[in-house]
Amino acid sequence: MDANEIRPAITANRVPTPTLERLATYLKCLHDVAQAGVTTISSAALQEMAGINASQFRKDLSYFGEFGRPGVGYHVEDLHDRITAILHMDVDQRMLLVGAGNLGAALAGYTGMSDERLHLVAAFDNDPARIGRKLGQLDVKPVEAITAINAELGARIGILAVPRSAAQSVAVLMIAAGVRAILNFAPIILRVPSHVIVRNVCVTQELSVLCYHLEAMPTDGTDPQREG
Amino acid sequence: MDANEIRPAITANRVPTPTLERLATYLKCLHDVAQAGVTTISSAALQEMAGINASQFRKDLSYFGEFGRPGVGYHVEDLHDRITAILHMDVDQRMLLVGAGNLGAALAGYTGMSDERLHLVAAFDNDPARIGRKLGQLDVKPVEAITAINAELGARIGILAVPRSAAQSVAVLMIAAGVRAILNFAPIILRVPSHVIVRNVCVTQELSVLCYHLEAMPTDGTDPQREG
DNA sequence: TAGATTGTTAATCGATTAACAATC
DNA sequence: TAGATTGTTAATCGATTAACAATC
Repeated sequence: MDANEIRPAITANRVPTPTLERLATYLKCLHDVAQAGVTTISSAALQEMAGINASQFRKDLSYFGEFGRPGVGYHVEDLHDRITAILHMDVDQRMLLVGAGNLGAALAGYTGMSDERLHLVAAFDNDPARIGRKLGQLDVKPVEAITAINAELGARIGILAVPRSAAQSVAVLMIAAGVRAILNFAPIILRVPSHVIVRNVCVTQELSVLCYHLEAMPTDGTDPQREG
Repeated sequence: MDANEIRPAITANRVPTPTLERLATYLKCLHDVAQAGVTTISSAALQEMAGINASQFRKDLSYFGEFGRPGVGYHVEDLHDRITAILHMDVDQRMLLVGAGNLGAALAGYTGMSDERLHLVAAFDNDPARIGRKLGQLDVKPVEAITAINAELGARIGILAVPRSAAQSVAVLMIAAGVRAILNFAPIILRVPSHVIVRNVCVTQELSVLCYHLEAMPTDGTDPQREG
């Protein structure tokens, strides 16, 4: 079981997790294609663009209904909007951030979020030196206040950007405050109740996979010191 | 095909990508367990800890050799070191960073990296306002200088932390400079030659999967406003 | 209409898990 | 030795891909 895998009991309609992950990739593609002024795209053209098998694309969509017209293809903008709706990214989503360090600042400054109707509505830290500072528009609050503050805000998504040593205890606080979905940047396996969903982002993991493949790769003739 | 999937032609010995990804998870577990003073662990105990099936753990390891002793289990520290070596995280790995914004600063400040023998050896940007500034220990250099600078450094790993609009062209520069593995934070599907490996980190994708499951989740009786 | 392309079923492929002989 | 636990094979499960009738 992958650390990012959602257990069957939680998912309602059994849409495979890889399918859900690919939906975001399709959005990226459709965005690019739309910017290039294209209004209609076939699954074959998308395969060419995104490197994702045309059958897989159609199969992925089939979990959610019908989206294209035989002989024609998919209306780019329409499909974009419908996938956005499937992911519930068409409605405002409030998020809490705990950890106002470098990573927290980067996340707070990430414009992609407001584009996508994802709104950071509060930021917390337990370091007195950081409490009271501004993180983007937000005042950094003490993490002890999270329950009281989220009673007002009602955010159900929490972003965990604290050091590994604090991650588990902060997760407990988040959940007590009403958070039901956690995006975890700490390199630790969080223990959470079954009604809470966790996704992990682990830079070190990504880099280790790259390192593995790098060494496994055949050293081709090209001298990496020179321009290829 | 997942955007993070490595095509069969590239991988040498056909270790499944999910297996490689789990190796980093095992390292996290072993780290935690070692800190708790435990010296030996069984696959069953690890299943309990990490929520990863004991058979899967043993199977994953079997791609690389024998690591445990029947009737006893695995020596925590030894296994940690051997997995580290498998991932080539036991040797120094040099990395270039392009994009000295908030995210770049967060990555440069990420201590996990030096712990893991991953060394950021140069940072670049194309914004004159950022060039010349310090990012941690590093001076931010103009991205045009990447080939000349990496001729000295010989880094093969590149971290791409620039806006989507610049990502593809910067990837081309990185590859020309000798980069063979890219960690991409931009929400775009990079087109790279087959000898270059890409892994994508997409915060919006992670959040969209969380949003999907959040809405799909049965609204349990508990009032999220109160402490659970 | 003929050509193109969908949505979906069936076939393939690969990953996960269970079972168990080997072994400490 | 008896009990525990590995490494590995076989069975299961699920995801990917190919094929094709339906349809624009």
